[in-house]
Amino acid sequence: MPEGHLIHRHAREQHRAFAGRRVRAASPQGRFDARPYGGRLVEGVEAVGKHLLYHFDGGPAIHVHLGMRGLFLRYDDPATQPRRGTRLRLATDEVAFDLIAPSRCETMGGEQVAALRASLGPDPLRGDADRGVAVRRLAAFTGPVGAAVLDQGVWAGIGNAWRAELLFLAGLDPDARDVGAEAAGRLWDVAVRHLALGRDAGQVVSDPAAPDERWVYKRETCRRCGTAVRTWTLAARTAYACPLDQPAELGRLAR
DNA sequence: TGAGTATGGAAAC
DNA sequence: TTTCCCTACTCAA
Repeated sequence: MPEGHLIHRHAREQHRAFAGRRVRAASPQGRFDARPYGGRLVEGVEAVGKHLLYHFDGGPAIHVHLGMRGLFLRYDDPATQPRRGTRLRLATDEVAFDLIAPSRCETMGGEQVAALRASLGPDPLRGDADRGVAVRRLAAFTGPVGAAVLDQGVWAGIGNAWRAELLFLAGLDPDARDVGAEAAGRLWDVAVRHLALGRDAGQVVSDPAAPDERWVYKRETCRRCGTAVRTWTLAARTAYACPLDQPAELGRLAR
């Protein structure tokens, strides 16, 4: 379930495990040439939106994108045999992380890394995110706000579950257009706060008082008011919204 | 046990 | 618009 909050969680965990250390690197599956990275010193592991970057001393980075099905397995005994199909194993003497079924795992030089960063909008989980840029990009988007937040060039790291819950929390109809700077700022603040909770908890947290519950995502009825949740396709993914709590006309006035 | 679906995204048609 | 990622979960049979 890899939206941005989980990618940041992986980055933090693996940064702690690898930063400042030399790693063993292998691709049991054979689809990634890991040999150049064996014995290399890891400078750091970071997340940018849904992308992971492993930075090495004196060499290109590794770029990983989990896609929809990718996952990491952690082994506190690094002697554990990797499962077949492991794209990449990075290990120290203490721990191994195995990468399974990513949509991307590739070597990436400095110019490509810069291009990747430039292609992405502000990431609510990064300390260097610029709120003003985030508000301007969302407000400037021509199209429904529910498409804007999934566009990684507008904001980076939001996926379909967060789209549903964040727009609910901001009282915005996903179909609303031209929501304005005020609503954009409110939505950004909701994203910053809740994605951080989600990163720390390891799951989508849209109600801190009930971290396992959702307001509308994959629900039949709104958890707040009981109204039937509306579902439709928006930007090639299923949108979920409460017609009462996310009114079509009053989105910019809500709250 | 098998089918359908999914929290992404880009390449292939 | 469809397809592919050595996936996981849920539900039906």
